[in-house]
Amino acid sequence: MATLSDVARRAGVSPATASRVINGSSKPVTDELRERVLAAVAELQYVPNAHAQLLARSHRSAVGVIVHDVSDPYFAEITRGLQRVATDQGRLLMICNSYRDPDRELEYVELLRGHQVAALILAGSGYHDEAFTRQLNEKLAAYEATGGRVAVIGRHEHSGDAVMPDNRTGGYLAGQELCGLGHRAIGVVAGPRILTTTTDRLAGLRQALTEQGRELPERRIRYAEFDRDGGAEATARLLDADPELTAIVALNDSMAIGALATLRARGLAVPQQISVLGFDDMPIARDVTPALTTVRLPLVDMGVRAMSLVLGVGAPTPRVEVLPAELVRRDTAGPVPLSTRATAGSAPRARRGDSTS
Amino acid sequence: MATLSDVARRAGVSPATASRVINGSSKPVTDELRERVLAAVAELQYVPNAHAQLLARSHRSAVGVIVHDVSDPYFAEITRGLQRVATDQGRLLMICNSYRDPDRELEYVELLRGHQVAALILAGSGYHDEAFTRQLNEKLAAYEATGGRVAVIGRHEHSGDAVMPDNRTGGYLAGQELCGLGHRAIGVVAGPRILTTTTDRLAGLRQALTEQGRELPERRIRYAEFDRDGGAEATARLLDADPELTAIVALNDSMAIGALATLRARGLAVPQQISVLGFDDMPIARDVTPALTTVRLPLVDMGVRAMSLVLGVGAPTPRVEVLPAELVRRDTAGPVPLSTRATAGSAPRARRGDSTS
DNA sequence: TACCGCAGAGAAAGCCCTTTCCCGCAGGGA
DNA sequence: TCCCTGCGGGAAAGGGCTTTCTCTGCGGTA
Repeated sequence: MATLSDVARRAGVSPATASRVINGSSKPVTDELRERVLAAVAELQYVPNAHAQLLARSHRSAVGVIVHDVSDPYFAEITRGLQRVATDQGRLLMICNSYRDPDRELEYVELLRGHQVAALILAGSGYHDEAFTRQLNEKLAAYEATGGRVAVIGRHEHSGDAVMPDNRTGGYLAGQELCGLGHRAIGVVAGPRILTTTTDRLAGLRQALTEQGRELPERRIRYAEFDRDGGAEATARLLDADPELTAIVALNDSMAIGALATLRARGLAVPQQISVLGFDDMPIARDVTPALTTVRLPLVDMGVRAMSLVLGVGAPTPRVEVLPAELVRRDTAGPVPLSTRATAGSAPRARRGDSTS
Repeated sequence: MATLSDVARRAGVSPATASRVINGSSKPVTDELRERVLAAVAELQYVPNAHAQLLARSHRSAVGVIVHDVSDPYFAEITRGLQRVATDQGRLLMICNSYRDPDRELEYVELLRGHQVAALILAGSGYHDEAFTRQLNEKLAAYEATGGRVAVIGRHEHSGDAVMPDNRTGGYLAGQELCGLGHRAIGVVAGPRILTTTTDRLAGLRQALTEQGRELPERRIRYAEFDRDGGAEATARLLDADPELTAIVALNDSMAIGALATLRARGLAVPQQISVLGFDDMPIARDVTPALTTVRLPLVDMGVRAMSLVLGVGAPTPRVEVLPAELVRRDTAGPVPLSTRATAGSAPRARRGDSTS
């Protein structure tokens, strides 16, 4: 690999001059030398060693991002927002997938710190886990103590800058909608219990139902992975235990899609026999059939805000921005059926082998 | 930020010893010193500067990946495969989104080279663009000349290791299926003309039709962006020009989903009135309604192969692995309707405002 | 003519690690 | 007793770059 001194030697100048030409330093260099250097760069296909540069330069530029999984649409949208701002400011993003493994999350904080990122953004639900939270906060504090900036998206346990989707109100809106449609027997397909996102959304939902004199007993909640298969499976369990259900709230859209698959496999018509509500409003939500009624979160905007916080001029006080949730009515939620679906679910009629796999 | 010498000083040892403890060097260190060093590390919250490490160590470990967009399911799946192998081998992945901008692709090759990656993987279609291809190959050659390994996924213009999905056969299978179902008036919703993936798939499709004495005139092909909205829009144009169509082949699943949205908005029943075929078999394909009949590509496996090639022992001859495409029959492709759909499409009946937006 | 100032180039000091090389010391064999 | 060996530790040399500091030589001023 050609080095700067190779270039300098070939151009017949000192490494200092070569460096100045290559970086467009403010220090003037005569045109003749400049051209000789550029020629040498081209001939040698020289590319500066980024690590050496970052070591020699004092200022840090890259930004680290830790998400559950970039390919999960929820995080893909957030990342899109992050990218937009970062690119505008000429920042490189280092994106890490934690796959919701707390240990990996901790490791990535270290890794990114080691890579000298200027800021760190953690996106995705927090955990109901004292020990982990404390550990994480210690690590983040240590990082902040050395001048690093931190922002979190969707988790409340951090004391610094934060962007918070209003999960609780979102859950409340979902509950209100279903109550308005006359539903009483409402099941919930929930994400992992340990995630604060799950409990926040659940809390809002429960509040809405309680206010309407309805209940949300634990037996009508099933916890599973926050993805399509988790939703499909939880829905099946829910239906098996309680065939009287007239509505299902899935705590994110992926789970809702799984729920739809299970319902389809069992021959239950949505929304005629049973209503389904999602959460997040991922792009695919409008393209499933029936199109998903869901609670929209401004995902891209959440990313934009978080990155702006972190790259903005250092605010003295940590800022928390709460972004509103909003109900999007599409086709999966309808009025409660008039007749009791007494026999529904008792004769599952699989339409396709792979629908619920 | 604490440095290694800070740690060493605090532990009362030399930086060399501290380094050995921290990296688990093979050189033995007495337990007493080891503990002193570890204590100092903990107290100072020391994290080694990754750039300094990479500069000091000779061997390169990270692998660079350039894809169109990780959040596009096609690339998300490939990336999953890449990750799997990389993680097994303790390699860090640097993933860059080119958003199908050739210039950005070139820039990222430089960037990753500058970051001293041990290997480079380019995933995603090549371009019908001589100048760009030459430039790219020059850059890659320069990189390979310095010991870097390169593999491409799904593009044939590179001379080194490659993993190739059999796009042409995939197109052929799609054509065969539709011919078998009796279709003659077949429209194609294609990706950008400039992509080799588009032309390869199209070539296979055309071959199948030709063998069956059918035709695929240019007027039945619409080129658009390789995404949902592109598919929706191209389908609309296709239908406007030729309402007699009994089948539509979308050249990837995202476009197929857009096509379904347009057909739904126009009140055309799939597959009773018109059949739809997708390509790729992204995870969502089975969850749309009707479930998408499509050509499956072993996306995850493509990633696994590519990473294995690049991390495997340096083979003397460049290897090209062709991975087979396979037809997956679901619910969007049916026999050609018996009656001519003379009036269909003339009375579009929008079901929802946002279906085609 | 002597001196000053400045433009433009190079020398060299880091940036933070890893790793080779070397040194001192203790123990074992002759 | 002396020498050799081997172990544990430190000194120091990079690794490739940026940047400050220094130096040279020129034009301009007194």
